[in-house]
Amino acid sequence: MPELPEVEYARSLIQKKALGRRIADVDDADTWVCRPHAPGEIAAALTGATLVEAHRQGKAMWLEADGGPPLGVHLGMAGRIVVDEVRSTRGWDRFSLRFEDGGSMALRDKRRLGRVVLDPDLSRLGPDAAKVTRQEFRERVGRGRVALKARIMDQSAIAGVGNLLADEALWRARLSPMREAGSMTEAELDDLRRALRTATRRATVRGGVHTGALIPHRQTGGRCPRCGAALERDTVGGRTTWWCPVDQAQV
DNA sequence: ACCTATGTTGATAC
DNA sequence: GGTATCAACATAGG
Repeated sequence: MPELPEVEYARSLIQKKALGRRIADVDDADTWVCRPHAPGEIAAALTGATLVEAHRQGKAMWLEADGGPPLGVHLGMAGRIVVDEVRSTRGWDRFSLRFEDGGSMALRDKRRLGRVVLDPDLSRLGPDAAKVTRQEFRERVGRGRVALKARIMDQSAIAGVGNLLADEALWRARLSPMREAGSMTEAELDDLRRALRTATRRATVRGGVHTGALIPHRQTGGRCPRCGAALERDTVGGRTTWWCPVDQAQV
């Protein structure tokens, strides 16, 4: 689930329900999710503090605390944020805060690929895919010999695009995922940026990348919802990729 | 039972 | 430096 729209949902949930509540206790015992911190380190830094702001850039979140360092939270491949829910009986709450009022916030993540870290390093993160300017997008995406899809999923180029959103946006822009990034014209780059913004905004409003127009058809026997051609499947940039060989013909 | 697949990212090798 | 591959985790499905 977690691509930009899901992370934005998590961020707004935290903003609505967790800000302003004083932290009474922290469970940071999962040394894999909280690496490189030792157990108790995050607890020592945040106990007694209050979350005052929830930020996001791409898929990275960080929570500002008064009386403590910022707390970086990444949902990984299967993580989500829950606030004031009963503790997972399956042990999937990998990190949690208990508030003074008795409530809680947790990173619930069965895959355990999420991360929680103090003072997160965001220096290698590109501009947010929903906010990147036209000029920045042209410069950062339209270069190199790598496949276009790999480029837009490169978080240091632009931040927030995952496997599903990439397929959806490329389909909307009618561009081949295998196209060499550096071969793109400015007009094509501008189209792609617009498709990406549209797909991202729609998914955010409608509740996740799964609500995309192409996504439900990414399966054996799936057909292009626009022209009806059989979708093709292959690995591009190391990820399973579905596209319409007619609408998104390689140039 | 065994194999493959899965929304992410980071370390490593060329 | 840019790019490709594999591994980290845990589960679901054929």
